[in-house]
Amino acid sequence: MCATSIKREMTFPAFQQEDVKTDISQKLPDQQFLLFTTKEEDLKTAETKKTSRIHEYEKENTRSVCLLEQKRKVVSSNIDVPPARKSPEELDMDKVTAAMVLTSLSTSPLVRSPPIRPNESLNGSWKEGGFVPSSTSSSGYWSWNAPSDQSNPSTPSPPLSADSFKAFRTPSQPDDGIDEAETSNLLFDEPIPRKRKNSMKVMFKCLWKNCGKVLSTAAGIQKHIRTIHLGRVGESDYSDGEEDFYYTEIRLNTDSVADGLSSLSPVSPSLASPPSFSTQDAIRPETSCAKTETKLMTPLSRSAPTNLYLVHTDHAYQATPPVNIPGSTKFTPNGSSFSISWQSPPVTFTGIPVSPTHNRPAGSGEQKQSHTVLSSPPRVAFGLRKPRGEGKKCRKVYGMENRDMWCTACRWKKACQRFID
DNA sequence: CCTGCCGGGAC
DNA sequence: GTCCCGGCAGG
Repeated sequence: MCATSIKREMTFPAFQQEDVKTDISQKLPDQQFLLFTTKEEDLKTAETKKTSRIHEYEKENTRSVCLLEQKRKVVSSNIDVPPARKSPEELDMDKVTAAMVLTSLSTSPLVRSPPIRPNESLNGSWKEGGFVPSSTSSSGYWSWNAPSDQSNPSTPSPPLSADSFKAFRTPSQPDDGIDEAETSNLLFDEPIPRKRKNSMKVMFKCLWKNCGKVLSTAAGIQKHIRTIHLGRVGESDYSDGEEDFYYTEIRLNTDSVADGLSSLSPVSPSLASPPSFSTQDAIRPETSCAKTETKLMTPLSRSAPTNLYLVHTDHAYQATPPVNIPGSTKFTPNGSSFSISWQSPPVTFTGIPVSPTHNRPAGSGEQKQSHTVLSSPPRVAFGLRKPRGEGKKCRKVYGMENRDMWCTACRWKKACQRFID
């Protein structure tokens, strides 16, 4: 036993001289013991073996470091930390952090406010949301934010940012993300987010008097008007655009479609297509006719409901005489603006008088039908104050002193019946 | 201002 | 329906 211990003491320094780590030497007690009991040539062999074991261990250690390094890389790709600055002691912490990030991302997909802009992110790590660490795809959780979809990673400055949208908004608008996107769509003619589009349904309502038919397609309503109201049965395919004036586009919120359909009035406040004569919808651009109407609107028409019939000026004065209208007419002093009582509430028509024909017998006058006319089917006929007779009348002929010789009309200050022009 | 006549009120 | 008149517009 003594000899053995001596030889052992002699052997250990030899290992230390080879600059082998202590823990390695401690790992080989059996081999060392074996070395004591072998011959000198065996000792050499054993030493070679040990060296190879050491190399093997070092290799294994290196591999383990490599594994750790790889894990760290994966983690750093998710949490965006410069790899070079990480010390090995922080690797475990990174793993924990990465796990937390991944858990957070997988449970809450709607991350709306990343602290950095897409083009500022490092290697796109954040933008990719950690799901596809090395991908260059531009699809990430940004897709929930409509305007941000526009931003192309390759573009230094996206053409439209959320801030640029807000610049166009009025202060009264609610700060709602959905409305913001919709506003941008209105302003820039972009597709409306599907989510909102589905909630609005566009219908087309016939404005023909006492009709109010609602169809889902413009072609359908046009055909309806052509065939039913305009009597163009044989030319149902042909459209000269006149039907456009007899229907309007209405937008229905599908959340309340039932209510909207059941309570549709001849002109809904939600009318949405020119030429519409609703003056309530100030958002929509108006046609020139509508502008004129609004501009010259009298208090009467302003207070009237929206069931209006807009008549173009060059049409209103070339129709049947007012005496044939089954309603009452009221002419204003200047004769260029008058209201009419029909089945609908009073409406004000404005325009510049043209050559009047209302003094002719009913039906003899030409009834020019303008395409810019909006009227109810019973062709409203209007008269204009007839031109004063050129010839002499009773008053002029007989004089004021012979008033009893006048014709009755003249005595009554009506149109002379004796000396008719 | 004169004249023609519309709209409307009174009866 | 008859009678009358205020008031507008053209000349």
